[in-house]
Amino acid sequence: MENMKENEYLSKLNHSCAHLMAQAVKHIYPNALFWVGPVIEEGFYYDMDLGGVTLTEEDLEKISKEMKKISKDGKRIIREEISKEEALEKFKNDPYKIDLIENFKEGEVISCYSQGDFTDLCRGPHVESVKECKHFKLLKFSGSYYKGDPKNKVLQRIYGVCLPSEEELSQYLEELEDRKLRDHRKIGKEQELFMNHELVGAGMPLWLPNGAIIRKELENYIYEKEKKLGYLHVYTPCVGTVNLYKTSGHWDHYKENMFPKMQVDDEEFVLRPMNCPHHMLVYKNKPHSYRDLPIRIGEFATDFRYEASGAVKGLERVRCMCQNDAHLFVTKEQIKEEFQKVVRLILDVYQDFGIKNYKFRLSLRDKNDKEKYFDDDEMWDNAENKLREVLNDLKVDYFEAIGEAAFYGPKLDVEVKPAVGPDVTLSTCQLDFLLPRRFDLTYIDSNGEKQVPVVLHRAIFGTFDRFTAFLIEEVKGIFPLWLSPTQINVIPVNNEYHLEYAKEIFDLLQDLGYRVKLDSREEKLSYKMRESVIQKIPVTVILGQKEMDSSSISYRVYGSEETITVSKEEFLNYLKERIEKKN
RNA sequence: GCUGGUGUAGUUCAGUUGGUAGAACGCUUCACUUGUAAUGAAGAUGUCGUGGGUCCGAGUCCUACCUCCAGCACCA
Repeated sequence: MENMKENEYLSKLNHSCAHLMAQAVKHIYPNALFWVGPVIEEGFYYDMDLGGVTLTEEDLEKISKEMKKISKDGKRIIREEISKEEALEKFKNDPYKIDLIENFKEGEVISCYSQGDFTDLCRGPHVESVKECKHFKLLKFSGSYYKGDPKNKVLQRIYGVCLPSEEELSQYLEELEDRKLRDHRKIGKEQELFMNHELVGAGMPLWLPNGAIIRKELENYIYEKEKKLGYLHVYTPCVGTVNLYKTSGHWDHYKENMFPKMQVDDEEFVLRPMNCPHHMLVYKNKPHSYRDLPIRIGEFATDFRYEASGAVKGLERVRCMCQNDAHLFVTKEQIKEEFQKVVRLILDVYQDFGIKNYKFRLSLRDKNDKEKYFDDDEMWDNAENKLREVLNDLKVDYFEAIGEAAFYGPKLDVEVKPAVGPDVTLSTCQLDFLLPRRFDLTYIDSNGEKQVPVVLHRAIFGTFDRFTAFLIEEVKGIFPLWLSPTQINVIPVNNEYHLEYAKEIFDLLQDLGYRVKLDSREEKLSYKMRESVIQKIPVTVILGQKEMDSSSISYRVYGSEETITVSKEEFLNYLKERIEKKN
């Protein structure tokens, strides 16, 4: 999908269209004031103060119509440069513009762009004339906080997109519609993967049998991977005392995002939002020698986070989730190697799943924000450099994000784009010098001295919930054979004559551990075939007289129109191979 | 949490100015006995999100709460 921000012309076009929209809004709401109207990946938006007016669908159409009119009129877009003083004078009745202008340094040149009766403060650049902004669509509208601060008033924001031709626009809009079709919430319902119920609560998904199969396969898969890498898996409780989180420091930094505490007798408990404190105690259960390190404690751990009601979304953002979590306890010298192994594991797993659209984000602290981040510049610089080194060594592409670190340390996050909505973090690996200190963790080094280990927090799938959500959208509901809830559908051509043979094959496959269905309903073959395809079952087996006589198997693979007839052995080999190749 | 929208059968959705609910698919039954994307006929669908209120009468109007949706903010 085209990224408007990365293409110079599209970027100019969309930004100019934002101005065009502002002009149209000004015509309809003469008192409207404008904040900012940037270009984004999907097009543009403009934040506006309409003096208490909240927009409706009809208003959008009205604005759209006015925009067409102005565009047709074809006024040229003219740039004008003025001084800060002139700008302050020109926009003296507009507090939003004053706010923007005051951020300019003294003597800096400020530019304005005019088109007909509309002038806006703007850095530019713009297209030549409003005539070029002809093929646009206003997509959606909503509120947004002035300057992104919830304490401020809510401005009206309209999103739109503009393209050079009507064909490109309609193709773009079609792509947007297509994305909605693979929304995991839609597919999850269609394929009965998960459900929600208001009696259980928002953000508390119930995994249905089909979804549970996928999750179990994911658990088995990553468990085997981790086992081979020397991880030790544990089970720990989903609750902890408030004191546990006071010890870890989470209570001060994270309380707002936890479910409220429960009073039981004289103790206060909370549902755990993360597993690090529990795993710290697992480490602390006995003394450790440097020879024992690294120690890798893994767990498929259920956590609870009180996510804002407006944030919950399908399986992607939930209040009850299961992390594919692990904590690696390492010496300072082992940081690099262990971090590297984690990054390799991430790459390995993504390859197995054929995931290609992701970005590595190196999340760093904001040096000026001493409140959000644990204050120890030396520790931070050291940690951040180590992570950067590994990424450079492995030659992976990444971008750096200031202010995205955890309060205890920098991290590497893997960001992916869902079908609908903003990017989310899938995998994460976080470096932590703080927690081991808070829990007073030690190991004995080769000189017999006590040392504090370093902890790497890491989650490859992130949570099973979010990973499944992503996977559903990635494969568009067409799962590879090894993950598919139903793997094989066996259809006898005629129940009267072929059901017995079909049952024999069904039993054979089920005994071998395949998830297989026998469709023995009294329906036409074409009817059953249709359902098999609609249900996206990877392999459909058709058994009739021909197959019975030659003791063979005919099958059709999802996505193909072709029927292949082979011996039983060949068929079993085919299945085995596909499972091994994970396709 | 904020701004706005939304909620009707298992699913997708109709339901005019208030007069106790409809379609399609699915489901059930019967007939048909079938070789690769829909055989035909008949039948049953339901506390119209929940609680209050207005009214002779509420799916429809008012109100509170909840779910879900789009953004915003949040995301250790």
